Amino acid sequence: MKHIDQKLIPLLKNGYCAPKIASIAQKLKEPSTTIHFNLKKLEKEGKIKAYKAVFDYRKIDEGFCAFVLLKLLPSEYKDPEKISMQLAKYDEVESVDIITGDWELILKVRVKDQDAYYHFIKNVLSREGIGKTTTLTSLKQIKSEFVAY
Amino acid sequence: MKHIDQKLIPLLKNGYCAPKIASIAQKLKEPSTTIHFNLKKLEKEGKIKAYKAVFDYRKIDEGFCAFVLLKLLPSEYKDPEKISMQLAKYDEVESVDIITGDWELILKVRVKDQDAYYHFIKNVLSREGIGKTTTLTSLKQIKSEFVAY
DNA sequence: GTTATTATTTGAATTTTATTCAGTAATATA
DNA sequence: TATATTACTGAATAAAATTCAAATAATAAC
Repeated sequence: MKHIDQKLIPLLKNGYCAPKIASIAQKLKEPSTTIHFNLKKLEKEGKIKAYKAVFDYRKIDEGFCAFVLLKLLPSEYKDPEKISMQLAKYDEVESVDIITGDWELILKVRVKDQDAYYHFIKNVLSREGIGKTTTLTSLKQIKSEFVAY
Repeated sequence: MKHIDQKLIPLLKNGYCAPKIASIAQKLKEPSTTIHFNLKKLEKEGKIKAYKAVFDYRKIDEGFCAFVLLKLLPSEYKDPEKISMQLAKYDEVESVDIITGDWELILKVRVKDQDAYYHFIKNVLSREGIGKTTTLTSLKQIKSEFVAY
């Protein structure tokens, strides 16, 4: 047993997939070469960023999901993108947005459980110019990444 | 001109893709049949829900993104899943989560522009047992669906 | 409107890839 | 240890993607 599962998941999380040209061609009733041409164009224009898998996160040991609302320290006000890009590097972080309103940033975070989340908060969100954080824990995901559960 | 682009995007948004077994096999230095076997297993177990494309939403006329915090009316308190599943049906809705804290639900919504968002709020979020809504407009997306910009 | 230029579409041939299946190895069970 | 179950893998086959040249359609230039 080689535990290939655990090597596949990180690869499929942000790539190593491709469009099924033949299926699309059949669905749209167009020649597959036409579909191929149009897909390459979309990719070249940068409209398509990646092909990836969507998981049932409960089943792959990433059942804990939370939205984190962040207030930045005044020192970071002038350049919120810098800290955002640092946070974006973490695999646990599904999304980072700079937002309007009472907070400056919202993160979507996925980890194994509450313990792992505490660890993440403690190590990542305590440093780097972050002021107050408000966590909205997801009790149940009804839809994620456009895919319904 | 057949405007195939606009037919491809909705298809690729939640399917019509597949893992690149040969590339994965090369990356992990395993036989492609072994990768094939393990992928089928992950799919059968329901751990993989879909293979899909991730877009640069600014480039495909879906540049407006917002998080919506929802308070439900007391009548919906007993069954927040019902209304969540109704909201999940909309293509504009990337995610729906039932959460802890001062709100009951959080949505991630993608539309063309502020006008389209107003239209969405007006038509979808005014009815169906929803009390107060708070919108957090995304000024800039740094990372989305695990893919960095 | 006509022509030139560019972009898009498409079929046929080729290359690459996924899939099937039978057999082997590894692990778990009795 | 014997037996059953699960996981892995190579060889053959089937299916798909890609390349390329040519045709068509759209757009720009005159």
